[in-house]
Amino acid sequence: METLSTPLISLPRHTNPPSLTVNNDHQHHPVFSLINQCTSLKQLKQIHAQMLRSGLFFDPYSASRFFTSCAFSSFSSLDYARKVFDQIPQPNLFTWNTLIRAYSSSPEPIQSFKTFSKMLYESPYFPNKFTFPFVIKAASELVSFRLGQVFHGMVIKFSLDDNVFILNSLIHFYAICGDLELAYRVFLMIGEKDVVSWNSMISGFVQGGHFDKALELFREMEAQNVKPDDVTMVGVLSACTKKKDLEFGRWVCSYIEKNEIKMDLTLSNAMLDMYMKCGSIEDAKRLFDKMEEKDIVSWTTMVDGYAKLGEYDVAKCVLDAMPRPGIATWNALVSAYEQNGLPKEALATFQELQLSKNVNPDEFTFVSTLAACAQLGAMDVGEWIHANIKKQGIKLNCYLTTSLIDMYSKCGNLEKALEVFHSAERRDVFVWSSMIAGLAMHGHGKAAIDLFFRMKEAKVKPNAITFTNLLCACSHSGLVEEGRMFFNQMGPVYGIIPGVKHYACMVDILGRAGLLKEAMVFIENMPIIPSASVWGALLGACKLHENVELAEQASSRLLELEPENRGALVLLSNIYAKTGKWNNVSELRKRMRVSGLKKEPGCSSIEVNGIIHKFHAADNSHPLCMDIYSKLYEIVARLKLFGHVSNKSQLLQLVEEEDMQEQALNLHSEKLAIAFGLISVEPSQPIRIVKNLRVCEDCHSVAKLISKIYDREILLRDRYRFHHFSGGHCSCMDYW
DNA sequence: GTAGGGTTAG
Repeated sequence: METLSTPLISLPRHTNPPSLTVNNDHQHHPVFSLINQCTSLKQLKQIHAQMLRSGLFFDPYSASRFFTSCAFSSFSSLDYARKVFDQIPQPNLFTWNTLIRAYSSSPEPIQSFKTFSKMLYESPYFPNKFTFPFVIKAASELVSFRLGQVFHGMVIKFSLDDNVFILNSLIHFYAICGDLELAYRVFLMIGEKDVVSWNSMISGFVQGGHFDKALELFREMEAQNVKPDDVTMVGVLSACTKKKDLEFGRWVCSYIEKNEIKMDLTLSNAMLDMYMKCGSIEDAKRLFDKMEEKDIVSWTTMVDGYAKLGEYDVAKCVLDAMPRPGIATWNALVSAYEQNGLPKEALATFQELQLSKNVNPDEFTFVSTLAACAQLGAMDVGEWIHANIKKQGIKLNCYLTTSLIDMYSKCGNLEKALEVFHSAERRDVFVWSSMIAGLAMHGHGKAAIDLFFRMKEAKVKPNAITFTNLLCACSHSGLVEEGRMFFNQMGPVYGIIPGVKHYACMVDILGRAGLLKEAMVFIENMPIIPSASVWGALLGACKLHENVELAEQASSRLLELEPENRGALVLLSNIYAKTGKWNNVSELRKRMRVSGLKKEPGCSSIEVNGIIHKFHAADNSHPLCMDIYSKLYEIVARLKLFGHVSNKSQLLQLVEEEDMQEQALNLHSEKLAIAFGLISVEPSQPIRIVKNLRVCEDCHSVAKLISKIYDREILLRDRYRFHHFSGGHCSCMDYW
């Protein structure tokens, strides 16, 4: 290995002291071709030393050339380049620009600004047309609207606002900051738009979600005879992908072929993604097999496509077959599992990725796995992930904060959720909304409303989701007046047109409070077509208030919209059961049997020491089955002593014999889970259970009694909300 | 000798 004492290169030695005057020979000095051949930092440092020794470094041009190579070589650190820069006696404007440029695409774009102001104060130079694209790029990287505007102002001051390069970077900058109007204004101002101007605006529209505007602009570009290039087509394809418009996507592909647009890797990847997301696996696979060059994006696009379509095995095969799966590849699989309602598989894949040791989980991984924990109510795992995030030194961004709040809320630990919320550095609309949702599901309606007002004070604009959560809070806490008020303010005060979800919430609020007639009138006056969820809310209220006539009406409307809706039939049969109309119950049951409709089986799960135990009704598959059942019998016996009488109206089936009816009730999945919790969870810890359906009345009153008799805290999350049982009471005040 | 726009995972 060469060292400084055995020079890798030999430079002509100056026999005289180095001359500082510019010598034209320097520009063709052989050292420059050597710099380009360097393959390590060590070699660069050797050249550096030689240049210092020979005096060549003190020639501004040569120093500048050397510094540029340092700043952009793949093996040199920017820190080293910076040291080189600081050695240059009087860097010229080109050199300053180079340093600003290097920082703008580094992990620390903020250094661009620092260098920029250093240049203003310490050098005799003013920024020129080359300087601005770099600092504007840094502002885009940091999404710093304020700084970008300052640069825009300077551009005008320096009379550079006719430079298309600078204006194009401003389009990009404003689009990144989400201000498409300003971006478009800059776009319109450009006298001689080039293809990059169009591309910047098109991709700005795509990234801002205005797909049709993007496509419109593409047509206009064509009409003005500007020839689109490969980057244009990436933007246009991306719009097709997001719109899921396979037909147009196909047209774009043939357009690319017809117009002989250069197909580079990025464009091929965009095409792959379009085919996959628009649902044409065949086209994607054909293209993928045909591609000569593939990178990690190509492979990940395939993994993601397969996984999203539920082809998990194929996705995993592709992942296993690819050269070096990255964290994004794993994330594609984990998130597909989580989003398709397979949280256990998501966590298993997460475990596998950790065992593979080649990649480290990142923010994306944690967001998906936390969501999986939230679905399962797996708080031990969730806490472990939270600890991991801290251990890896990952800063909580808004996505992570939102996921943590959601996980803790859905796992029943509202205190921890609030802790995360209060310690968050930044809170966007999703962070606030998730906290409102957390308070809502735990029945703290008033606190949720308070938080909404604090959100307003913090000047964070609520969105449609915020209002869904807020109305949910009103519904769970029986806050009818507040619910009405917020609903009525949505459009006029907040500029959010109520969607069908908001209407459903409102029907729920009115219905639960017993205002069934008002709810019906409300539905009749809806400006949009009532969806199944709206009728479902009314039906649920009818069940609660035992209004058979309206229930029949609601369920028939619901079944018109969704003839296959099991929920409607089940709820209707529950109503009949509750009112003792057993004949109607059996008729409905027959109808369900004939059409192959079955009630979604109830299922409860409980996490003990990080392991999820799942129970179905009358389940006997658990290893501790015997112990669980003997505990259950003990509970039943003790409850009888306390005068508990089973509430048989909850029975869906028509069971003839009294004993059998009681038996069926006692074997509900949540009761099994509670029995298991009593024998396996430390008495100091609450028993946390997640149920997939709404908890039945009998189980609800049993849980209340158990919390008193056994002096245990029970947290039960059902499909709609949380129930905190303690000392014989439930946090829902029996209103759910 | 310097510049601007693009694809994958929430």
